[in-house]
Amino acid sequence: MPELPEVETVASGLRRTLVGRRIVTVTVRERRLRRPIPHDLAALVSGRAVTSVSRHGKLLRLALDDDGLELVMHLGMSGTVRVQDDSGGLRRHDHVMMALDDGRAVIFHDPRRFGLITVRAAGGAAAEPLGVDPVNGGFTADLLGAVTRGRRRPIKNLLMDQSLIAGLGNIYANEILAVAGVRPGRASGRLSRGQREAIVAATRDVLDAAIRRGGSSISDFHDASGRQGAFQTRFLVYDREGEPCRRCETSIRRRVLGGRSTYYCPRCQR
DNA sequence: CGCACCCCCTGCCGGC
DNA sequence: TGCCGGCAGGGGGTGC
Repeated sequence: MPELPEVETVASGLRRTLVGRRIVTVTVRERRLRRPIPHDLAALVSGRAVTSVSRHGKLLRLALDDDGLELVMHLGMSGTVRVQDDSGGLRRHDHVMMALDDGRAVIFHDPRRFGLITVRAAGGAAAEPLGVDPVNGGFTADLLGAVTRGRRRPIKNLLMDQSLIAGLGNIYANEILAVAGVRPGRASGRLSRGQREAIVAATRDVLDAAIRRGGSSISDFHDASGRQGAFQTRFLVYDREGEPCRRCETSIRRRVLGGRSTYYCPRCQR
């Protein structure tokens, strides 16, 4: 579910409700996520105030007090975060509950447990190096030229490589290439300059449009207030195998690339 | 270097 | 109905 636009949507909601609030208690009900939640997380976070909420790629970061500590969250495939008015009413797969000083509570929910919650020194060593964030700037045709030069891997796989560009997942990589008119299987190093420029422009346009609509809700993604996104109704190709291309009516094709379902219009994308 | 293939885990959907 | 396989927005590890 959560790619950059969805994480940005969650971050905006958390920013409004959380900045300036103090986290009073942290309850960990299930620590077996992608990596186990550290045993000292509750002790480190309890009693601290959230001073800012930021996002890099698909990572959510809550800065705590001003002493250089931050809470890091990743929503994995099925993670959601919600804010509710009290600290009761916990449901199945609600793994962490943070009670706030205004009586409300922030809840991390993740059925598949591919998500991540940890605490670390702010700006400190990330577990893995993250590439440029395509919304916060830095994703340019020059950069794309530099990271694709001499590479044979399919452009879609490269766009989804978090160590190069942080935040694109399977939905948006497919959609961006559809808007840019580029075949997902195209060898990265063989793109024309015009195609690289089209991909960079499409990335900005698709992500901006998705963020404006609160992301895409497949299954049950929602923002911190429980509202669903609306971008899924505008997909050009994702999950549209056999349906007509919205531009030329040609049947959308599906193939597997890097183990992930890949959709494209064989006529509009070259 | 970059792929295929395996794993992690739950839920849902379609076919039988 | 139920059971089973396949698939799903994530990432990581292995071996070729």
